Amino acid sequence: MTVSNAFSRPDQLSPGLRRQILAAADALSYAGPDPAARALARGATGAIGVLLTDSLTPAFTDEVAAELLGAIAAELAPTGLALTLLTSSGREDIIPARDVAIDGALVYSCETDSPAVDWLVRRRMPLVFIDQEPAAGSTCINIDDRAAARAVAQHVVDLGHRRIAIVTASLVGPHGVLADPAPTASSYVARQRMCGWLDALNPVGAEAVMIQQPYSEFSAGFDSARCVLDTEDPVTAILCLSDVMARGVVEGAQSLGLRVPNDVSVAGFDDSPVASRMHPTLTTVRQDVAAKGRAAASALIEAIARRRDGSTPEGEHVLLATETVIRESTGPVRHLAAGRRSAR
Amino acid sequence: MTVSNAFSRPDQLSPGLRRQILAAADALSYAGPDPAARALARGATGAIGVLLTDSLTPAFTDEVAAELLGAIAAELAPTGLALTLLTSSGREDIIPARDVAIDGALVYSCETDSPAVDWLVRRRMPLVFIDQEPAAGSTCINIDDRAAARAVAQHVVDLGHRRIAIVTASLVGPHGVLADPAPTASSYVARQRMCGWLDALNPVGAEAVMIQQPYSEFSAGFDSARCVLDTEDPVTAILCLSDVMARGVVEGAQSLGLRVPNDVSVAGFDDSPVASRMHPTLTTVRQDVAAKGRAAASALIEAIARRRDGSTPEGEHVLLATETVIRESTGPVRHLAAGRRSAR
DNA sequence: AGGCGCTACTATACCGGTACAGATGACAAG
DNA sequence: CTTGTCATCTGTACCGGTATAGTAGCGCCT
Repeated sequence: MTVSNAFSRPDQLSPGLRRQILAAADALSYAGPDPAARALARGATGAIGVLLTDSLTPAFTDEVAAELLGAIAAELAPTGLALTLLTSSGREDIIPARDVAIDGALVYSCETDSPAVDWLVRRRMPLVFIDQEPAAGSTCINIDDRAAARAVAQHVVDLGHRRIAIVTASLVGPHGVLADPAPTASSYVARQRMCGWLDALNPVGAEAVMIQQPYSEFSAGFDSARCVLDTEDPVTAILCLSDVMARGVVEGAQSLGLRVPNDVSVAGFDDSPVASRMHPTLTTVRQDVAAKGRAAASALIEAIARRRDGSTPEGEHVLLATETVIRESTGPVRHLAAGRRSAR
Repeated sequence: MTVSNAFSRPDQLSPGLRRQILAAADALSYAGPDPAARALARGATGAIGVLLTDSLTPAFTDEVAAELLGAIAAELAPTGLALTLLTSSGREDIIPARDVAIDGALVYSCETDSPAVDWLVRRRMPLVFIDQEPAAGSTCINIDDRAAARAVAQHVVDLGHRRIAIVTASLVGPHGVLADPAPTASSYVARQRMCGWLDALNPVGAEAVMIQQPYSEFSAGFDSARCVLDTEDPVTAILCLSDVMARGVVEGAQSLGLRVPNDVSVAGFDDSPVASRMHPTLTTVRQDVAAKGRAAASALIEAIARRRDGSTPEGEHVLLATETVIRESTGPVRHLAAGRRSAR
């Protein structure tokens, strides 16, 4: 016990004895308390988890996810908590969400019914959900995806567009052009945004061409654009689930010899760095991803602290602000000049 | 014990009893073995650490680091090991490298004498060093930074350049233009590359203007370029520690009204995505960062397995291949036209 | 002198599992 | 009927710490 105190609670013994113990430890090359044993005895591990549904690679590749994780890490730094990346994939017999010791977890943009989420819930650990369907009793950090999508779609509608493609992504479910534009995406955020876009299109009777891709990536946008633009009856505007898909759409359109926004307007979502880097600059919905990360991290830290004091684990639903950012990629609808269909 | 077996070793009991136990556990809402207790009893945690010296944010922001981490994560996925991000910063009393339970760790691009590294070493856990000074007995994954730097510098020398700036980065040590071009950077990689560049410049008597910045980032390159180009006697080529700094250098030069490579040649390092994305495309040194990550991860996995069997922890030094990639940003030296100094 | 409060140190009882050896019982072989 | 073997199940002893409630020693006040 005195050794334990020497390492973990210096105020509990005299400096002399402490020095003596530390010296002896050094001589025996004892590296200090074993973290696993300490975690068991104290009931705290010093690490919090982040659950990301599929492979971890997109967490680093995708600019939006990277910014979120960076902000979380920054918020965590002063607390000394480490960040453990959990995946739901992997083997049957090893499920990080069930088997790794953590004090709490952030759940980011997972399928709602993911087994990994179930495990975390079953473990009754403090959780904060980011971009997930808000459930009663749990702490959730979201933006008003539906209203934000409605606003950017309204901007496009106001420019006169009446035949509009919507490019979304969902790991499961049908892919390609959807016959029925009902929102069926597997992620809550994607469903909400689809609802929002339709909220603006439906009242004016604008036609929605819904394309669903498995992943939200450049090539998905590129292919989608070629699919809805290289026809007898092309759309005049395209709304995208993400900026990176929007960039794909823009380049796909350009590859057909079309100009953005003269021939087709394009809007993205998130206002990631790529939105202002590309040419033309992208009309999109700005959300403060870093603030979202900070809010989630601090909510989790607080929940863990509350858990320690044994207070009530009251859930809170936070909705962060968004803003429609109008840049160069959207413009007024232009009726087709005769013969333009020579493209491609 | 039987309960433990029911959860962890199904082959040790009859399916009937197992079902019964699992049902009872469910009724009592028992979520399965406590990971902390299991870690203590088994001596394995199911997580491995990655030590990144400073704040975690650059790990996500920097494209090279992100690619490395992504590759590590991908290599780890099939093993079911989680990835815990460790920082050396934080508080005095909580040091993740000492306090978080992990089975082994990767050390990436840290200051050699970082206390966090010391803690990991003291804990005698399996370690793999990436881009660190190779030490006997430890496993290290590196590229031949010195030879690679020499090669790209030789390319620039062969183009006729004789007055060349070197833009490097080091958290500690003097910043700005260094009077003495001796390599003093705090990171092993930076020191090696500086040696390599000088290896090519010195034999032909080329003059090196060494600029050291605290961080390897865009603005560092931008400022450095303006510093060595906006003078009576500008350099004709600039070698950079990283591609992102090189991009800063290019834009810094352009902001002075100079053209790359006509007025000044620029070379980077790493061949990160930005190198081929920028205009002009960047001459640089290609290294396969993903392969480096995979090699490190698999070496660590193997080391952990060996540790379990009690075999010898033999260290191995891996050197991965590099290749000089010549693109648009370097060109033959051009002697100044009279009156060009009107720039800026 | 006795009681009190304080600091410095220590004994005990867990934390929640797992490894391993042992116990039990059924069934086949001798 | 005894003995051996095997599949199941269980008892015991850790894993390496920490919280908590002590105990000892000592100066101080009445």
